[in-house]
Amino acid sequence: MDAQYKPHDIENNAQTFWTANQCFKAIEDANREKFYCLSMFPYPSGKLHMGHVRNYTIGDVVTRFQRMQGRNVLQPMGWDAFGMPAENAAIKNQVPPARWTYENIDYMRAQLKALGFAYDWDREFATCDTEYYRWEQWFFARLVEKGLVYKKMATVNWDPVDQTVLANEQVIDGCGWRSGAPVERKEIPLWFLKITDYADELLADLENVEWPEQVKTMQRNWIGKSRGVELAFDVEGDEPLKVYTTRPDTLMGVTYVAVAAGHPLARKAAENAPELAGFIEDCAQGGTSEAELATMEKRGMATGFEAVHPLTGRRIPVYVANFVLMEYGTGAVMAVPGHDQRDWEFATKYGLPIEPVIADADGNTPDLSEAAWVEHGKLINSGEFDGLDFQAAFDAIAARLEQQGHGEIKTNYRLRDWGVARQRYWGAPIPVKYGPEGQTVPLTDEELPVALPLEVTVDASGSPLKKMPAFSDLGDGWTRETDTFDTFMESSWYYARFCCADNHEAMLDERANYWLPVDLYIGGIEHAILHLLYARFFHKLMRDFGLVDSDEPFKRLLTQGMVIAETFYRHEANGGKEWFNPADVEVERDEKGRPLRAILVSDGQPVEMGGIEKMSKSKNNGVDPQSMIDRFGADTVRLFMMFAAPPEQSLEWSDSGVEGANRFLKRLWRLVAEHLEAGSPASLDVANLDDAQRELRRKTHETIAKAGDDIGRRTTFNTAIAAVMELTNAIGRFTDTTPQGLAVVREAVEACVLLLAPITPHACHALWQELGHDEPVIDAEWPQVDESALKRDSVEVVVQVNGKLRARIEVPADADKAAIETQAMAEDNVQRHVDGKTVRKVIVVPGKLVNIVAN
RNA sequence: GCCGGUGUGGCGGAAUUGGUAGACGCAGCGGAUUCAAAAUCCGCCGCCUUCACGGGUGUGUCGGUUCGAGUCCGACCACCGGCACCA
Repeated sequence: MDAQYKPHDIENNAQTFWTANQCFKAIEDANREKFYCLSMFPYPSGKLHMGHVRNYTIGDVVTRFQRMQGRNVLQPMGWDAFGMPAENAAIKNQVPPARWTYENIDYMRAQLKALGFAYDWDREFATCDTEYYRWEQWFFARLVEKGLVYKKMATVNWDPVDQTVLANEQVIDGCGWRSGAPVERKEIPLWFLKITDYADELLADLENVEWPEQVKTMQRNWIGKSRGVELAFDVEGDEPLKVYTTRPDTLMGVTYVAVAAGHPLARKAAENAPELAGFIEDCAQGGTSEAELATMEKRGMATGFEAVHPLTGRRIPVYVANFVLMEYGTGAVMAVPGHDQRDWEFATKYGLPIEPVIADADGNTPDLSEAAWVEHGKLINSGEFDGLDFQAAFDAIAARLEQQGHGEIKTNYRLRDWGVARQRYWGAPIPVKYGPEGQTVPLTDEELPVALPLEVTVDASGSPLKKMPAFSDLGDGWTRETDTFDTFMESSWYYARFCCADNHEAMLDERANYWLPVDLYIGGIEHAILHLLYARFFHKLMRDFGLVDSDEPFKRLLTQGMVIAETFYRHEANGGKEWFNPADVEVERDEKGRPLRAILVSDGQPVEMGGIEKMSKSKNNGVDPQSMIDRFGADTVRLFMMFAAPPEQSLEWSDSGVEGANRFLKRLWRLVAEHLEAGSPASLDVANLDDAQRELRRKTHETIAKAGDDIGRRTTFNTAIAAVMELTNAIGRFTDTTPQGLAVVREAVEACVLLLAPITPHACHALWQELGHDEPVIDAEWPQVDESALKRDSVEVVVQVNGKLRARIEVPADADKAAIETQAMAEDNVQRHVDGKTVRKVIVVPGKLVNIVAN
């Protein structure tokens, strides 16, 4: 064989073979155990970034591993193709979003192919294909029929200059990103899906998925099920004011109530109060994100109305507050400044009374001079409820309110219904029409699909669809909805469509039930809540329409970390920073390898090191996967990505790390070449090996066991690779070229090739052939562990004195505790450390360690 | 602000169930090979101390549990992800 590793020839050959033989075409087969491995599909932004390469390499490794385990595997790929970047590119370059998107897809598809991923390309689609989103429109009409869709007013970010709705991302420091004008909160009618109808099931079914605990916790908290009391404060001259609280035990400490600026009571109060009207107008300033609302300055103003405390009859003021929002709960809150920190700060600011009604377990009244006391405790200053603990007070006060007709126990959710309407062009049209008498009618099956017109002019001022009568005007006074779907709609069911992407008669067919649920879903941790929750919800909707028969879409979930890299910059005259790509910078180091300073190669002048950050355009620290593939080949890039960190952690890009991965592949290649040069191995005679042969064989089988466990169960690909590296190092040190020695090496070398085959498939494809196998390595079986090869005659045991390591001893593998202890005590260095002390205790962990406790 | 996570040599990381801290790789240093360089191969490599054997110390900080803590508990610090119209 060619002693030189030539990645580009090798990769071309392997890829040509796979394509010509349709190796990765997935065919349903009820007699075989299936494995559906899916990576989150990419947004076609232009070219692949390292995050994609990492995500898809992980998926490919698992897919190829499962195939070697004998499973019938499906690994599809497609494009999450609707979204804002296409519109932004259209504004910038006057390219229609469709053309921009499909050109990007073509480029990125070629990149994925160059990386050798084992996709069934026959199932590929883009969500902007009419053939895809038509089924989403069809399904939406079914949801309307079932009453799971409704329209209501909702708050959006409004750019008063561009006269357009802004995404949260487009609001920078409270201003529109193009106009720079202060953003306002505006209410417009929008379409919603009733995800809250499924809140309980979405919460309960988290128990039935094999997901990281942290992701399940985040989803639980997001759904936010709470048990509380909904109660009403009577208001003189107006409707009773409804509020919800999880702390009815603090009810006697309510000293005011607060309503949203948009609350009817606030509007009424403002009618003859210009100052209050001005304040309410001010409350519309700023964006809608929860982070912004939570961190903004809390402000309020009295309405002049008074509410009546339902139990004491006491009159308390009603305030308008900017942090209370109309669409969360009832748009009003009761305030207990003694036992809620936000209420405390508000009361302190506006001079409202702060009254303690909860004492600690010993009955001590809390000090409320610096902060609220928010723990549960015993009630005080609460009349007949004094002395009750949280639970008793909750029950007693809830019962009293109920008895008086002023309230009832209620389960609440933090989860809000899903607003799916966007005032944008590049999305799936919402299939609804409006009649001359104000009718709202979902489109019939015959009227579907509503195809998005592709020839458009996009500018920054609102949705182009609104300005296209050919699209929106249906004649006779009928108009079409011009809002499009949230792109989370498309990504909520694509995994199911992959099962039967060629079906033009139905959204899904019986093949979906063969493949689903997805056995392993892989993607960024940033999707832990929204995408994954919406997809779970959509799956349950499809189940309730009989389209799928499983309860959950993704059985197992792997959340990968980000790809990060060093940043370099120089200060600019205008106070900004100019960022330089790591490829153009050289780092100088001291004699210990510590970085001293960085130099821009082009001008030889120093640049600042800005720390390690997520690869991004803004910091110019992205490393182009393509240039790495061109230089080293796909296998090197794949190997580095899998070796540099476990998949859930962030991965720091390192050029020299990539070179190291490349070096390893060259070494592996040479190892096989030299082995084949060395002569013909005998057939392996396991019963007659010498010590060195037995040792290498043990290492081989230890490595097989570890790599299989690491890849299959733990998904720690980095440690699997490290184990194979250890094995190749051991093979390199093994110099026995007798026929029996070569037989042991042959077994070890073949193990290396098989264990690496999922990670570096091209090189292993070629090496497997060189080793004389006719079947391709993708169809080879994962090697079996020979348990008898793992046996040891003796083991090393460490000896500690008072927990400190003092000696190592070699003991027979079957030695009992007493024998181990005797041998440990006999060690010189052990004797030295117990000398003059009394041995109090000896702990023996067989096969591991001895700890002698002496003082 | 709220929810979730992370923190180990010069660097990426390993230590899977409370039992040898630093596997594997990168960088660095020393050597071999070479006319020379690249490539390759061999050796060293947490910190302090010692000629050496060895000793001390060390997993963000402070404290606790334990024969034994990177791992468990409490408090704190720093950084990262998400917060419903980025995908």
